[in-house]
Amino acid sequence: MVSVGTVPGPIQSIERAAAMLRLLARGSGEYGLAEVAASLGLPKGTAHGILRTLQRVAFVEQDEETGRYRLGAALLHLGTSYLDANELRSRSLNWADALAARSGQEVRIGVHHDGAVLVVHHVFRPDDTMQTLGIGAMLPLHATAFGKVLLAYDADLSAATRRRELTSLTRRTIVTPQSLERVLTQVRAAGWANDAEEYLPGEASIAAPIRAPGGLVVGAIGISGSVDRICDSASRAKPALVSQVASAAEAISRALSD
Amino acid sequence: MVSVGTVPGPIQSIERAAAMLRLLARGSGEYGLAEVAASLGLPKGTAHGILRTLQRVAFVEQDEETGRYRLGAALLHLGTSYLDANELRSRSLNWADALAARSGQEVRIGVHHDGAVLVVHHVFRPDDTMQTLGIGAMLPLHATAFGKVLLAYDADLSAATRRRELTSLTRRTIVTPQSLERVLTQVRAAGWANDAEEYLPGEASIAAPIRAPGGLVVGAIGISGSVDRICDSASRAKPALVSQVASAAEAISRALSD
DNA sequence: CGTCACCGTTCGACATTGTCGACCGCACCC
DNA sequence: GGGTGCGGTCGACAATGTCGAACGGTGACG
Repeated sequence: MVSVGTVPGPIQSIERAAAMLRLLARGSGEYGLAEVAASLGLPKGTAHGILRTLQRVAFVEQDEETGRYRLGAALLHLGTSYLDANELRSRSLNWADALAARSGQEVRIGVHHDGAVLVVHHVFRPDDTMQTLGIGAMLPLHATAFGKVLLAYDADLSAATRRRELTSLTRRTIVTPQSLERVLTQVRAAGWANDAEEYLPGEASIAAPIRAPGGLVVGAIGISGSVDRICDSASRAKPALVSQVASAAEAISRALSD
Repeated sequence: MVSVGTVPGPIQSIERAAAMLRLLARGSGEYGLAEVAASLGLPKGTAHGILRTLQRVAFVEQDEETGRYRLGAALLHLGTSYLDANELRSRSLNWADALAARSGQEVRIGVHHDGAVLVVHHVFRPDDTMQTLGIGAMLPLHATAFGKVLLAYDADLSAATRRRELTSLTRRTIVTPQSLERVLTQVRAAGWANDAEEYLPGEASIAAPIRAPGGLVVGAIGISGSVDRICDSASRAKPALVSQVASAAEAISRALSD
């Protein structure tokens, strides 16, 4: 955005660099210079200058054989440092472990980031099955219990989400703004949210809000597992599990007040 | 670096932004504007412009109450995306899980990044004890088995490390360049490295090199645990464990050739 | 209660830098 | 052999990022 003289707006080259990193975080994760330039609507010379600098600070790496670019190692350290400094997460660790032990399910904690749920903590199911690390994953708002909790207590986010097209992920995904609003009303009444095969077939979740002092919802904690373990035969969340999740959320909320 | 006309060097504002993010990854993880400016030798107006832009792209957050800055949520997603695209890690996952099951110890995979070992994969010990996620952590090169492996097969890195002061972390840490060089010669001869209470008191590790096609060492895989489980009474690595680590490293190296 | 110091923030002049078109060598394909 | 598209370089110059000066706010101190 340009006007007479410089408007004290954002620094263009930093915004472009950030857009480049976000691009490289998508899809195959590996792009040629021409693809990066085309995707961002930049001349190749411009894109190359930015990539060269990002490479120099290790935010980007270039494959020596193919010349294609991908995200660099420095970002892992920064991402982890963000986690380490995340107070919500650090104050939730013990409660999350306890919830996993008690419920026998995997536990995650998520916050709102960029129109999705960003997982900031993940405790594996307490069994020997092979599991993949969920930290850093982005989950859809409308199709997960975590997302419904965040939507229920954020009017702006909720309005923005309803304006956007709700993607159908399974045959049970909520895809109309009206249905979503009805469900969010129920979430606010109940104080917790559930999803049953709306995000992944065969899988269900229960989540509850984590509140900062003053009541603002800053995140959600929840459990996930196979639908027959989380829900009864009518796809309703099992009351015992709901109670455990709600207790953990309340305990974390109290911990944030100290 | 400035000369007549613009030298096709790095873009200053992107380098400054990266330095700012690295600063925020250190220490308390939270800095005021004046501290950031002072730390990087920049005028406050300059630092503010960069922080405002980093905040706008969610790479930085500002505490509403104190006005202090910290790393932002977008970095977690980028860090995780780097991991997801990391071929060394994706090809190592199964072998790492198998090594943890077989050895009964925690397993990590590390690569060289910015003069340290960056942990790109971590499998918890197969037991119920509370453990903290090691992915993204930076480990010292001279005081860990992982680091010694990386140093042993990288002459430039080794020379650079010996020029730097070797920090004493425990009373067993190697602190002279001569001792380090002697140890690295042994590592090359043996094909694996060991540390015994050189990094953390009471803890030991064994690591072996992961090689890309052509033989270049691109990472190290290793186990860690209490020193009495990893070593015999003379602080020597137990041969059965060494064999397991070496086998896993060789298997991963072969997987990288496919 | 008034003063002081330092904070984060804003603004605009202007010097410097980042932009980007033109061109390059290379690799691949027909 | 010619055509196409790649990553990359270079330098003119327009646009931007820099940064000094000033601001209001806040907390500490006497």
